[in-house]
Amino acid sequence: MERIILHLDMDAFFAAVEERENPQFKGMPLVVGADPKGGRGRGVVSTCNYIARKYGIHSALPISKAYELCPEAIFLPVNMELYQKVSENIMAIIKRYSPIWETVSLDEAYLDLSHIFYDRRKRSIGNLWEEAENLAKKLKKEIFEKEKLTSTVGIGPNKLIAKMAAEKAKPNGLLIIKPNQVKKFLEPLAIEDLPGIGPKTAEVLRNFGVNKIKELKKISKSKLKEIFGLVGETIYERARGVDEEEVSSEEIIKSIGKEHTFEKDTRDPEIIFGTFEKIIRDIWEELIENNFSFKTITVICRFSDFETRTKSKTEPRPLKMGGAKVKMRTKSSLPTLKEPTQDFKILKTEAKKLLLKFLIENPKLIRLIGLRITVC
DNA sequence: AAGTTCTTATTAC
DNA sequence: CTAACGGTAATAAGAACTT
Repeated sequence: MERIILHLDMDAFFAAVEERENPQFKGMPLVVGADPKGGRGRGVVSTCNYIARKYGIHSALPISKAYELCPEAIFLPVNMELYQKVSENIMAIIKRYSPIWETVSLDEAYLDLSHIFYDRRKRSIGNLWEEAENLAKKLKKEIFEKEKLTSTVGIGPNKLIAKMAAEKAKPNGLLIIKPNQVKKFLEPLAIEDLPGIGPKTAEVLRNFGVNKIKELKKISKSKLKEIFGLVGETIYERARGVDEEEVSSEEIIKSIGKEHTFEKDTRDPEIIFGTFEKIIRDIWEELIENNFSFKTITVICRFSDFETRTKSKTEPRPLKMGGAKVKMRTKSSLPTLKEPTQDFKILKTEAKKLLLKFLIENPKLIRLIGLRITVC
């Protein structure tokens, strides 16, 4: 059945919330992210307002570069609790517009509107899209009146098109792409505009003379599969505006991780293990809060030259019960076989063992350490 | 040969 | 000098390993 999907994207969300809370910054370039520390900061830009963007600043830009581009900008730290609260308010609003919703991040959400007009469906399909447009205007208006924040909405026959429409309409925009407009909408766009095509994939495609989605469509599915594997098949479908992903609020957490970049690269064991133990405790707390168990521990280490490596260890799983009978195992018979566990001691000792290996086998200064566990 | 584990690469917000 | 480059999570692929 044909669907009508809406994508909501808050405009420059973190920066917009800060502007709202600090009206004295209105009209000035505003950057939310790491502390620039006079140009020596190690972090990146989280979000910036549109004035800052005129200087070439954007999300994920190293904060040192942002400072260089516009030292007179207002630099604010990330106040995640605040944005989280505002996000909850917004999500509470949007959920009332459809029982089928999906939160993507603090500032993005999808709604499936298909069924809304289904019950009282009157005449033509075209009418349904008009009603979707009215709903979007109402939604934007309600968010603005209640939260004083502007947003952009994209509407399309699936999540892919809805998202791309919003991307093209921002800021404070509304763009509706009906099924018969999908082809015209997509073909002139750059390949990077297609979700799933990042810098690396784009570079490979450019080497094939492909720059626009229209050109991408000339490459066969089997060729894309040959070059990019499974991703290639997805790209083939997406280039044609095909996307069957459901809007669904179910989320299954598969891993929990924490990373920390040091102020300065270091080999000081006090600093390294002190930081690491805090990471271990934080992760374990989150594990217990969610009543998860873990089965794989992965330690991440980034060296001063940015080389990033991982080491992981999986707790061996219990012997599989095959078709034939398996002898009952007694605990004492498998001292080395462990099941997924919540045990803090195991997490701590195994994680530290892995980290120690990095220290032993590599003399370079360390920039970042991290820990991730896959949960079940 | 099949299933697991380990590691790296890529993407996205 | 020459790049600068956070934190969190998912997914895919291939090599290495175990059974």
